[in-house]
Parts: sequence; C-alpha cells; structure tokens
Amino acid sequence: MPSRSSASETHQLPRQRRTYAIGELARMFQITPRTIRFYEQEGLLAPERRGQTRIYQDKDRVRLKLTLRGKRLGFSLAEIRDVVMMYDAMPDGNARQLKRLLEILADKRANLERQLEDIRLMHRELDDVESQARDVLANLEPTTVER
Amino acid sequence: MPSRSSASETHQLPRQRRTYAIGELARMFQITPRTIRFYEQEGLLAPERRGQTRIYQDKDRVRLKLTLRGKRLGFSLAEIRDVVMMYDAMPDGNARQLKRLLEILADKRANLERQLEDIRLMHRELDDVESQARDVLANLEPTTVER
DNA sequence: CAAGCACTTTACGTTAACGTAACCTTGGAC
DNA sequence: GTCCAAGGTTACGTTAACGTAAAGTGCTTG
Repeated sequence: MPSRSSASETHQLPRQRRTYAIGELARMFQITPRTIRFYEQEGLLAPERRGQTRIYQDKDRVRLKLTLRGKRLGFSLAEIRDVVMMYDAMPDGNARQLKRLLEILADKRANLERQLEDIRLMHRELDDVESQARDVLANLEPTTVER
Repeated sequence: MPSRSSASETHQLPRQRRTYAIGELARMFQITPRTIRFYEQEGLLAPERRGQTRIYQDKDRVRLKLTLRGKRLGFSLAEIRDVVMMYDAMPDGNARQLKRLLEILADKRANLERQLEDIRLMHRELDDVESQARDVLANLEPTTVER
C-alpha cells in the first residue's frame, strides 16, 4: 500500500499525478474506455499493468492526444500507428527505416497542405451560403418580429 | 440528332462540353463509377437520364467536387448532403429551415477552426520528428556515401 | 452481325472503428 | 461480510462507404 494518497490529493497540479486509470483518460478526452482498449489492441498504446489493471503514464496520455488529433485530421489508426511506432524505434532504427519514416512524414505534410487549401475553399463556400441564406431570410421577414 | 458534334470537338475548352458521362467524371476525380452511383443513392447527386444512362451537367460536377472536398475534411456523406440539400432548398425555404442551416454552417465553421489548429500542431510535431530522424540518420552514417 | 466497350441494376461482401452484452475480479466503503 | 463501482476479457453486432460479381442493355466498329 503506497502512502502517496495523502491530504495533498485535492490540489490538482498535473505534476505529481503521473499515472491515470483508464476511466480518467476516457473522461479527459470524452471517449469511452472501450476506445482506449481498442487503441491498445491496435498497437497505439502499451500501458503498464498492475495485475490486470492498466496504468497509464503521461507519455501514454500524450500519445492518446496525438492519436485523437490525427483522427480528427482523417488519418486512419494504422497510419497513426506506423508513424508512432517508427518514432519510438528511431534511436536504434536503421537508415532504411528512417528514410521510410521521412517519406511518410513528407506524405502527411502534403496531406496537411491539401487540407489547408480545402479549408480555405470550404470557408469561402460557407461564407457564400451563409450570406445567401441571410438574404433570403431578410426577404422572407422584412418586418416580421419573429414572435 | 443534334449537329453539335462538329469538327470543333477536339479543342478541349471546358466551355461547350456541358455534360459528362459517369466514366468521365470518375476519371476526372480519380474515383470509380460505383462511388458516383453511391453518392446519388445517398441523395448527393441527381443527374438527368437519357434512357437509363446518367447525364451529368457542370453543376453536378461542382457538387461532386464539393462532396469530395468535404470528405477530405472528414465530413460524413450525411452531413454533406444535409448542407447541399438545404442550400438547394434555400430560395423557398422557410425561416426555420434557414436558421437551422445557419446553425449547421456555424458548426462546420467551428469544426474547420479546430482542424486548422490541429494542423498547426501536427505540423510542429512533424517538424520535430523529422529533425530528430535526420539527426539519428546523420549519426548513423557520418561518412557513409549511401552506396 | 458479332464483338466489344461503356453503361445499367441487383445484391452480397468487406473494412475500419468502435458499441454492446455477458460474465468475472477486485479494492474500498459501510 | 457484503456491496458496488471500476476495472478486466471475450465475443458478437453495427455503421459508413464503398468493392465486387453477376447479368442485362445499347451503340458503334470491323
């Protein structure tokens, strides 16, 4: 029984609290434990265990954060895993692997550029649609007070 | 038999060629006809028919372009359809509908903002990973000429 | 007129990313 | 001790977005 849970547990500095339970992480990121377990099964996370129970460190939390960000950008879990695993294997990776990694990174980067352009274009579209909608709306209720 | 297919058919100005066959569109956007038919089935396209055959106009092509752009940004076909359909229904849409449309647009816009931030962050991550990879690579082959 | 494309419909198959249900285990709170 | 909330495993279900195969239609080209 570690005596680490003293009275100082209430002030929530994210310093000392190095470890997280699966439920905590789930709440932090608005996802379900099932999702986190699934990511582990897919090789994106590899938390320690205390008995059966998973113990997550800060690095695991960061990894999860990066994973979710990648997902929001439309990358598949497999793509994300590839980059993450190669990143971890970097120190003792061979030259071929590293060059492969650089290729993948260039690829992702190009993808991001396309998305930036897409966002710009989409933004204009939305502007157009919105202003048109406002026009129609104004003509529909020239004096109506919305009641 | 319309006599429109004269000798001037070879110069490929995208002006006169108002209509497209499904295969043409598919090649233009690097997708399969099946995908285009699926989008129609999902209510994203409604091409004319000449007999059984689908005839696509320029507006259909634009719609398809917007759809694919939306997809690259991670929107579901259902989301895209909602916006597109409301956009088409705008002229005679009632006030409630239009306001709903404005809400959806604001939502998409917020989504785009998040993605922009995600892209910025991801960009930095990629920078980091890349420079680290280059470092390791440099140390691996200090004088090796790559043969 | 037979061949060969390009198009059509119908329908079942597939993959990714989880959801959900059933059942078991465990550490505290009372 | 008992209860229960939070954790675990196993396994089947689900949804979106197409892929793929089978079988028919239609035009135009040798």
